Amino acid sequence: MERYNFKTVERKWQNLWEKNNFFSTKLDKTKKKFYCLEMFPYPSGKIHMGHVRNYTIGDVLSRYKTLEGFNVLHPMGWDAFGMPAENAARDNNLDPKDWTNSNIDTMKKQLKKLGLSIDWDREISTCSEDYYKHQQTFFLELLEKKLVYRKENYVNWDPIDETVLANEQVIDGKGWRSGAVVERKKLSQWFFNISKFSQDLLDGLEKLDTWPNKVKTMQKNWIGKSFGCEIEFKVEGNLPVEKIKCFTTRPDTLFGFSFLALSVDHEVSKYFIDDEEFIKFKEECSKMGTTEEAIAVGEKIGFKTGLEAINPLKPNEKVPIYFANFVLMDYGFGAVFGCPAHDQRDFDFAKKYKLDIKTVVRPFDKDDTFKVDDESYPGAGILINSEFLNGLEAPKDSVTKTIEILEKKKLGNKQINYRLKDWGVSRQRYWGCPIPIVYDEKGKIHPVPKSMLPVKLPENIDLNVKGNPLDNQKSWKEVTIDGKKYTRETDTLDTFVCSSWYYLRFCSPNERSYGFKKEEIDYWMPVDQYIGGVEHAILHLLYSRFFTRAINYENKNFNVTEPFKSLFTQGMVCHETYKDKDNNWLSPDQVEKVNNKYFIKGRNNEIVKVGPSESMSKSKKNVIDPEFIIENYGADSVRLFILSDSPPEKDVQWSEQGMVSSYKFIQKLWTLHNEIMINIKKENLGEIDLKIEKFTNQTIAKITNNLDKFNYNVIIANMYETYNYLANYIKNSKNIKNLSENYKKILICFSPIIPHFSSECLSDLGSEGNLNWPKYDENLLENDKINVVIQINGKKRTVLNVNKGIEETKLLETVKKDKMTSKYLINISIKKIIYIQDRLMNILIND
RNA sequence: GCCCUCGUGGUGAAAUUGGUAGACACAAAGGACUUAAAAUCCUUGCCCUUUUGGGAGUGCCAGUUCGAGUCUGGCCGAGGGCACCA
Repeated sequence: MERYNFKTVERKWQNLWEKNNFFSTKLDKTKKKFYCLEMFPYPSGKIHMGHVRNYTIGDVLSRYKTLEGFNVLHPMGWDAFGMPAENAARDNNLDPKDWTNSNIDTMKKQLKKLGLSIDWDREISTCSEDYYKHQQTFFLELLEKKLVYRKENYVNWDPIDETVLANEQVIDGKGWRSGAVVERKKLSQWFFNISKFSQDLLDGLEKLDTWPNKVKTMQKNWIGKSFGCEIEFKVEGNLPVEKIKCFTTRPDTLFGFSFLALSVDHEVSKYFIDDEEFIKFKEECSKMGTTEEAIAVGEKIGFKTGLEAINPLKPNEKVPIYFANFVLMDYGFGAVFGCPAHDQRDFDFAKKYKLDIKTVVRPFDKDDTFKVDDESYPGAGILINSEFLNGLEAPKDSVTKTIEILEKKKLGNKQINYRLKDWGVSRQRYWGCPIPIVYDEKGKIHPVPKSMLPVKLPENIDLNVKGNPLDNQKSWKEVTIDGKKYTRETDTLDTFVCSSWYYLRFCSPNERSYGFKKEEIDYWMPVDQYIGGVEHAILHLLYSRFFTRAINYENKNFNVTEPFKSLFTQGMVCHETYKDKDNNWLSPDQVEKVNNKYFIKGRNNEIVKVGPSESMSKSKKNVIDPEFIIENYGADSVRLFILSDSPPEKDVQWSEQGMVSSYKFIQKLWTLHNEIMINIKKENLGEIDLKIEKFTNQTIAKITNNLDKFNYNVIIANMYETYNYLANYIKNSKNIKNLSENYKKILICFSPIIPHFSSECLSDLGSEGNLNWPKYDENLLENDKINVVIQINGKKRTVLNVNKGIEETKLLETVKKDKMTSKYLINISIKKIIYIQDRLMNILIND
């Protein structure tokens, strides 16, 4: 017998699949569809283990669904615009397009070596003109629907990448990619009106019952709905300000009102633009907002305006108005009414500026003399010191009641606020989708006529300039349309726009006239299973949910609102980290393990410091190159290992030993296969064996159920169990007539995980091409003899192997005779017997 | 600070949803084969007992139940998300 040669076998089947267009899919209304999509990769150079895991999970599902008879759409593409290309191109004096396309070539070859069942005819790349042309059309359509607008406002400016970031891209006050401390800058920007859909996006979450709760909660918090009231405060003082609006969720604490705080950008600030003290104060605020320390310490500072606000419920009471650093301009109205007793921020502020702290809510277990002392009391309770509101339960009844009173007196209005802000999509970058807009001499906005799309990116551009290279490209920037001179918009679109509709494009990737074909969308959408990393829980998934709504807004283009019916978020691939004595990171192939100690290879016993296992990253050098692993162990072994050790939604530890054992398992399966084949050749001489029939049934049932539940790690255990059983079975049984039919079913069950190996073995059996997922017979799932646990007073005493469906009295007889249990049943009375048929008998006795 | 998720052997993990805890694998120790090593195979895995057996045991403490890893309450610990959102 020859050793299993994964290289020739895997190459053979990959070539066959490609030659026969095995995975190419067409619209077929006679068949039920299944759209399986994994998040498409950024073509950064080479694939990494995260990709291997993500795409293996998707491939297992796709292959399984195909065998089940679904018409499966399983496409792949490239999220090809973005900064790394621009940076790499600048540093190496290349064209971003060439850099990107050569990475795509490399990665595509690598993905093919994994044996993925992808329909490569549908491959798309977001940086191709054919793709971004349609994106520009969508942009103009959204502009017509007034879902896109231009506005000057403060933006998050990344000084290293010299670009604008969306709020979602700012993490702890730093740029998500560059890590630079983000600055505030005023710029004219394009926005998508995502906040218009706040409520709809929130409501939509309710229906996504197969999304992880974690992701739904994150989106819910991000949308941040809060119910409250807007209140208008009358203002007195020596400035021409008559009133100021605030938003509050706690209008019921109005009797505890002791100051009013404004954002430094509030319109009242215009009266202070020449005030040097104020300018200094404002500078201090902007500095504080950006350093991490300030956020942590969060010291509240204020600037007195000299104005006073009147409490609408107590017209004789006036309180001071401040500018304060903790008030945000872009939430509510940039103004907050301060109630120090029941809000910790207001409390800190009041302490610092020695303002009144008036207690208006007491906890349920305190009396009306309760006074707030060292910290605010934001909890529930009963209203006190609040005149006609006294005695109401706060906030349960008091909020709505107060709003009613304020509305009646025309002092305020019920209001709902969302934290979700509009999506700023302008980027001052070259390598992105150009925004199809031009400006006339007066600066007026004109859409580029749709017949002139796409607005193509210029080629041979100088990337070695500060800021936006497109802005420096005069020949491109200046354009004549219908004899009139215009200048082009030089901002490009955030790359998250590209990934907000790629799942639609996959349905009709070759449609030239529009981004998709309605007929195809109506058949394929929604994505039945979307698979990707949890890091996209908010940004990408929320933008995509917005985009399907935006395209369908006003004129319905297709019948789907939620793009992703089910979502699965897979965990990361981790590896131990290594450092030398000078704390330089070491990669795993620089390290060797001898007697449980780690040393640097080739250096005289220099000990390696072993750090915790973390997700693989180039910066920590704890990466394993998938290509190297595939070369050495084969695609099937890698697929097997990457699924075997942990449930797919959890992080998995990469282990060399684990990888080797998966490889050996395939070898063992091959040995077994050859032994089985010898048997099968003689099977006509034998008889039908029910044991193998039953075992096969149980195996099919287990694997099918585990596939449906994404318990892929358990499927691998099922495969090992199957091997252990069959290896033993084949040793002890000869010439079984029904061996080949059962073995074939088992191989089909293995095939989603290890497709090359299974195909090879199936072809030995004479089965090729149209295979179907085996069905199992419920009646054959259990054996005639069954193990029943016998407990005495709840303690397990023995396990009896008895006939299935045995009656209670009969079983009790056996128990009374059994050597392990009889001793407990002599000279006692049985109080009660609990009998669960075919599973357990619990005998309660008096001690 | 608020929200979410999770605590099972030396390790990764299973457990038909309330019914044999630790399937399956990794690592370790001992053994077989071998001149030797590698590879392969077998055994062991907490406590008491020579064995047959018996006991404890799913982060901790209580509760419900004939029966709890699974349900309820409280505590402890870990991971993740959000964070001046009024």
